[in-house]
Amino acid sequence: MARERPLSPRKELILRALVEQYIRTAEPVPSKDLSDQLASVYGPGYASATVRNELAALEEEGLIAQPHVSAGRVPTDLGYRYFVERLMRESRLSLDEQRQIRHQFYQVQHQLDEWVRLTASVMAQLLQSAAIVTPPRATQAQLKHFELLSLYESVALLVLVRSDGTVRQERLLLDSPASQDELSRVATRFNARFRGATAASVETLLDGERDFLAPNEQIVAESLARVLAQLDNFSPDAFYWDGILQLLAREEFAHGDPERIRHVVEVLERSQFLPALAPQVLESEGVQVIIGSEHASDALKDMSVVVARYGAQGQPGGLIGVVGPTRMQYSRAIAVVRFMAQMLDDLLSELSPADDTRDLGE
Amino acid sequence: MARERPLSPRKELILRALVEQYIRTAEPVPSKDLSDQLASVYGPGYASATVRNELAALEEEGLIAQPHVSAGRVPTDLGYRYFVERLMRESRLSLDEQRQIRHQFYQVQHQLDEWVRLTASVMAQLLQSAAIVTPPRATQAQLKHFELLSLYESVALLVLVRSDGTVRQERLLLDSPASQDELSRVATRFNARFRGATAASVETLLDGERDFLAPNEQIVAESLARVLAQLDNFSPDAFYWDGILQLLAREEFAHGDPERIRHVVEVLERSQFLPALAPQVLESEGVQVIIGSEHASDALKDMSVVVARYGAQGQPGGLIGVVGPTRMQYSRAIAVVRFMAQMLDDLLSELSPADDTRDLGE
DNA sequence: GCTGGCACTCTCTTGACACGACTGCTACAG
DNA sequence: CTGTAGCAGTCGTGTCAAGAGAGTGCCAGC
Repeated sequence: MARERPLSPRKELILRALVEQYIRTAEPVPSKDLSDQLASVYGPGYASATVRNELAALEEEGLIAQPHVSAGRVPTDLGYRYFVERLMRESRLSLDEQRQIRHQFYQVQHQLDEWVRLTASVMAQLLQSAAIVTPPRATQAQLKHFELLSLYESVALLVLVRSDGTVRQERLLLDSPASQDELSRVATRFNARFRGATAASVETLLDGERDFLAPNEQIVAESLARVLAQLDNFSPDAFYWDGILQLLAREEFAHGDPERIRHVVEVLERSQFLPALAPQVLESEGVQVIIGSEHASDALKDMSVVVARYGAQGQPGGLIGVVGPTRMQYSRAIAVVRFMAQMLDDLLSELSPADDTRDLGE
Repeated sequence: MARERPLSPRKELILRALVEQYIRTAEPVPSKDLSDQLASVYGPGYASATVRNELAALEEEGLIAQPHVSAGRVPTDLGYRYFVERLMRESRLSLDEQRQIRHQFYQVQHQLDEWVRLTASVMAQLLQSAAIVTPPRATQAQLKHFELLSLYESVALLVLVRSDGTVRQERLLLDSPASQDELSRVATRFNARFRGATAASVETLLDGERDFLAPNEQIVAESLARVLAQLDNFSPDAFYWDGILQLLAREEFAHGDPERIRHVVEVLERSQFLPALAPQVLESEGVQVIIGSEHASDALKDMSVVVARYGAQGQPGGLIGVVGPTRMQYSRAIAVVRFMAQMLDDLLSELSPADDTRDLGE
């Protein structure tokens, strides 16, 4: 990403100090501040006039900008990018924070949806930003078991569990009224038949004998195939987000343009940007940072996203990420996202579906 | 509510014209506009000076106010209240709108959660306000059927259907690993045993024989009782809301204080006000309007809520409502809420659980 | 009791002005 | 050639006064 040749060491120090101060104060950084700060640490070579010369060069390179001529400098998206790639100092969650988080998760043991919800909430809290988390899902998994429950005369509920532990329910409109007992009989028979099946194999089996099935049975089988297929292609239609409030409380928005708020809420609510991100993030390891104008859509052009995949490769997994202003604490955000991804990894492995076959085999 | 003696007819006409214009324009209404408008319809007796005299009297009574001395008048919450109680002209959805809405619902036949979601979305759209809908729920209903699905070695999913068609699922952490077959056996036995039971009766039965149950069976039975009990007392923990975006797009917010936005989002997200409203609305028939400072909490002190119960008395039902600025189109909002409540009534009665006993009886 | 008209009050906008914040540049020193 | 000091210049911000506009309150007359 940072394709330019590296900057001189002094420019790097100046840029880092500038970005760090700007992230801290949200005010354009004057040369004097940088001079004071750097001179006191690194000795001479950082008089304000000198810093100004270097700043002019950095501005030339497009890494910083000034809002107007009598204002200090502000990082550009490119400047943030260089900072994130090369200058940022690693940060970690304090042991105290780690303990607190673990404690919260401890209280919702084995409740997968709660983990997801909690993850979003914790990230929003820690980073005062919006957070999005998709539930874990394997891209390929087999049918483990399903049940049919009678809701009304001609309406049934299909509840389906896959080998990776993902659950999905769907209402079915039956062709003709069916009692719970009838439904149970169908479920028992189909469970035996389709155990371990994928969407494709249900389809295949179905094709061969569609004509021999009762209308209600056809509806059940088709729904099975459809739900399995839906689960197979990773489209994060389900996700949790949290932290709109935290985001709005930040000074960027507190005094800014309400129009901007609308944009952000809109993007988050529709989560339009997740599908765009998914392939890129799912393939690569580690935490990804997308800064401002680097977004495909420019609805987020003044927001940055820090996002990672969780779940071991091949295993069910999902995305977690935070959305904040480009002026965010990248180092801390990355630390938090990394920690939470690891946390979910650990939790998921506790629920290891390694013993799937035992249930299925008997 | 409108406890003052009625106003003179002319004051009423003036107040109505004022409120209607203010709702339309969002600008303080000058006496001249009222004079022009009323004189052209009702002839003399509405010169601007006369209107000013009447306005002074209305202000005296606390029904209107002026932001500053050289500005027009604006309704107070009391003024809106009087308007809603006595002056408002009935409004209805056009046949075209009705048809469009029905069409949308037609496309999600028999998907109860979708109805709820769609209701919120439609109301938000029609009224450019936030909308909240709680799923239908009976305050008393019996267990119809439940299933247990094995998720992981020691984690099962309990899916429960009540006689009113409400569904609930919950994850159980088992005492010891159990296969799907074992779980199914437990489910079959308990279904026979607890069919038609309420939370209380499960408890009672359980108390008598707790010692004879296996640990996993105890967990299942206790969860059954707990979930049934949760469903019995109406706490709208589940609800859908929509229309934050529509609300933010209104001029009140587009140029206003971002702090206010925060407040509203916070209230909606937590839906703190629903529990407070629930008893009042559930008891009374028809559409209720709560205006600005009439709210118990003053987080909504410049918002109005139009809310109604849906579902026939005694039958499963819920709340639907819209939240908008006090300067909202009350007449239209009431029309929309009434129409949507009726819509849900009709939809629910299609799914009539009248034939419950048939399923249970065999 | 209604109405026309006038004086009054208050807000909002505009322009001028001074101030302060930083910078860019130049000239000089090491 | 590099770093530094200082100064002139630019631009945003805050203040103030003046003027325009809006709408009212009130009085006198019908």
